[in-house]
Amino acid sequence: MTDLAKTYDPAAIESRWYQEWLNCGYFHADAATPKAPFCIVIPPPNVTGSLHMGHALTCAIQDILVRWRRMAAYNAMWLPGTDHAGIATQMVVERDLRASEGKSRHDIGREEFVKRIWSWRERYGSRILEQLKVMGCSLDWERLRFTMEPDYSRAVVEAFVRLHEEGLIYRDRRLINWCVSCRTALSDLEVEHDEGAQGELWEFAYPLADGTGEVVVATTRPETMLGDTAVAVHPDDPRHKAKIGKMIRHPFASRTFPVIADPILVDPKFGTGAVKVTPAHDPNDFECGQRHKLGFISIFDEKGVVTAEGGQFAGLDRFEARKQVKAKIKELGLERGSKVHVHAIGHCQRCHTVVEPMLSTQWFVKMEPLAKPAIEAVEQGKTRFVPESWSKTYFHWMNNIRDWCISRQLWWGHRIPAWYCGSCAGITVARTTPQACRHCGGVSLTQDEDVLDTWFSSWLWPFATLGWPDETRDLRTFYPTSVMETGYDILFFWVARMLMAGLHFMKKVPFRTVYLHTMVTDEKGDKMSKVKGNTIDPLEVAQKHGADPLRFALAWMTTQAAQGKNIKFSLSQVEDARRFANKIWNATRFALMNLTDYNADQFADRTAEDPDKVEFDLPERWILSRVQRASEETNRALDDFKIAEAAQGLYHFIWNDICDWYIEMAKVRLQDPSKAAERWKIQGTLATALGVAMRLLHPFMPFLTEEIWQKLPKAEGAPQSIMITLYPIPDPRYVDDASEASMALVQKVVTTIRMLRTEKNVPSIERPRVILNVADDYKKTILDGYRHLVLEQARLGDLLVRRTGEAPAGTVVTGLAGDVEVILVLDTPADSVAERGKLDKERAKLDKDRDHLAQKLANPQFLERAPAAVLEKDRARLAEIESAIARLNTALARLG
RNA sequence: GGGCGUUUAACUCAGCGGAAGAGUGUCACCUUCACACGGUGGAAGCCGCAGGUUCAAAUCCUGCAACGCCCA
Repeated sequence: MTDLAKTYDPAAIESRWYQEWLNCGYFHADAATPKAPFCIVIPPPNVTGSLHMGHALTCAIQDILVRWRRMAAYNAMWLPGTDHAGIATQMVVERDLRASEGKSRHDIGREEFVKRIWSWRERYGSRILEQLKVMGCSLDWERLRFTMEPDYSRAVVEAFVRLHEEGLIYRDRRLINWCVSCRTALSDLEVEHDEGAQGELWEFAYPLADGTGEVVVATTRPETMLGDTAVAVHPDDPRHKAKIGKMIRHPFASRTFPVIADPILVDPKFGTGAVKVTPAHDPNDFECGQRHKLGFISIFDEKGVVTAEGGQFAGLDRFEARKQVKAKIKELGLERGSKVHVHAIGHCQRCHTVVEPMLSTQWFVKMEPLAKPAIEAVEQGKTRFVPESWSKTYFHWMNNIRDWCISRQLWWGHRIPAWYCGSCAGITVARTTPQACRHCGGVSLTQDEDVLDTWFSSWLWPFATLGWPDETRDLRTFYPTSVMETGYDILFFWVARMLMAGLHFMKKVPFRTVYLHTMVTDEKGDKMSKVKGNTIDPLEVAQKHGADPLRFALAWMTTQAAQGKNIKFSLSQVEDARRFANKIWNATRFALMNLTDYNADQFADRTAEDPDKVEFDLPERWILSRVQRASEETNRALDDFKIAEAAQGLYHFIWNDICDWYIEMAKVRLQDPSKAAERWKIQGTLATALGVAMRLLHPFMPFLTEEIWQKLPKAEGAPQSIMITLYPIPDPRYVDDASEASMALVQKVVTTIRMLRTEKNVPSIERPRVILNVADDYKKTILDGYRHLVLEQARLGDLLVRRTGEAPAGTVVTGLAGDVEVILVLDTPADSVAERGKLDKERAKLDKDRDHLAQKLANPQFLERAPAAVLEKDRARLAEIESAIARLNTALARLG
């Protein structure tokens, strides 16, 4: 007997292997080995994060790729790490501080607050890393990195200083996105536009200063009229042409401003054709203001509260200001109307507060010069996207790229390495704290209070983690990395920027392939969110069903899905994967029960030289050939990043080929004393097929396959772990087309007999007689030769294979396996009407197929233009159909 | 407004020029000594609609419809 439990229990096996692998150092890559490198740097999860289904997906895919390449003799290295997630982390610790001590970060000061974040990170920051271990991720922990650690910070400063020296980083007063809740500037990408928000398009009149009338403007933001410095109309608009150049008297502020003509800003078909211009609070108005040299009046402070510029409305929150401005305008009799208006409003990605466009002095990266080489690199195929269609999205964004606002008004992050001079107001940018002002030599220097956007550190990830700016061994060995695997949602945030940074600082692309996966949603296709309560915790799933089934389920769903499509995750798929694991578990139990007297070394010796000399029986030749196909197909699928195809192919190979057919055929012969001389061949084949299957499956289900592989008998000198075995590649000596064809015929005949049995309710215990009328000598040879297989698998008492002949007296039912006529002899009377009906139906179908094919083959154009292989195939098909029809006619005639 | 993409069995999705596929579900039968987290077999599709290209179209092209995503 075996020591395997009757049922697969993931908890029992998943707990022990990870530590074992770690102890053996299998995850660590030596940069000095001569093997070809294969490197993935993990998309660093937020240090505040906890593993969600998106992480589970991405790490499952990456671990599959890395484990596969490692077994395929690459020097595989998967680098782990986290990023400091500026805003998110600061918010978490701030909330903590308020809850525990009732203090704000300002109460305790910057230095103390940053200290608190570090200690918070010490306590909770490694949580997500531990969770990756539960998933079985084969990460090289000796290379763990964090974006805020000293070495990494040095890289960030270096990048900033170099870009500044090159004139690619500049400081400017421009309109930026401001979050009044986070109190920081944001980049364009950090602003989310929710489609189709219902708003109001409100109309009011600006009176002309000369008293000759008014201009009616339409706006979604009435409160910004406090900062208006012009009204724009289209130069060709007959409604407004006469007013161009006239002045408007502001109803509240004691100032006047002009009506200007601006064909860029104004769409005469929209609203009233006249647009109020607030250059300090709208991006389009800002540009208009620059074109026309208008005034820029900032009416909000950093909290979104109206400033003194707002006169009587000063001190009001922006939304309250809107109400009161509207009321006041109405009171003055200037309100002109209101319409429902659908438009997109920008929200802060982090806190979802409505973003306020504000005039502010910030640091920017000039993107166009960086984008150009990154566009060319993808055009030239130096980096390719999988699925390929993402390159279009990439090009579109890169060709319309805008400068990147990188300064953030936070305390947690890389402080901007710029110092302001107290004497001359000059700016000194330096790698280390400067002693004196570069411009005037003054010593009264103050460092910029702001920190850098977190993405400004993570765009350096593929090389900063490997030691840049130093020229380290790791950098030489592993850069460019092989694959960047991540979600398409950070294509612009991260992937595109890494390409730019990599090319700029390293002069080489950061990765050869970008594999973008889709988002995981719940089974209805809704985004998982804590607010909605539809999240599924991967750790709970792993605990309940196993990390292996979870990984396999995710792999099964990882098709190269199109844009706009999601992975709809449901637990039932994990349960399916668990059943698969249980199937494997039990196939192994069967094998071990029958391998107690098996000698793996002997099998290895006898097959080493020439498998043909072993004279395997058909089931062995067949399954060993199928093993080669499975190896070939799995390697090819993984090579093409077709994760689902690889997983599904292995599922079918193991379940259908090994379990349904091979084990069933092995069973009888293993118990047959007359086959004792053959026993070792069957045992060796069973152990081989299972062993190869486990190695092929290992990247997908690392724990289960290790457990099983350890239990299978192995020849002496086998590696200590499945992790360090070679990934199977097809061995041409075992590829056997003839055996696969023979087996296919046997399977088809067996299936047809089983169908007839089911149809006539022949109990499984009964052993009826079957006669096969076959169309040619080839088939007769095969079916006669392997009659024992048909007898066993179809549970027959007797089998007669012949070219032709009369049916025996008594009741028979007929079926067709291709053009093999299958006659099942019954000892009970059968319903001849039903039998005739069935055969008639079958013949009608065959007649239709024959007519269709015959017509096709009679078409001279088809004969002339179709390739020879297609013609041959169709002719063979027609011949078989005609032969089958002849068989059916005989059977029908027999029925009278 | 601009772009990308999807529409195939009840559900989820492969296939993307040469006989319509998988998993789940469903129906019938089966506790056969690896597994009922199982076995055997069945039913189930105008491959969104309309044109076109081709000897041949689910697959390529055009238009239409519905849905999804991204950018502004």
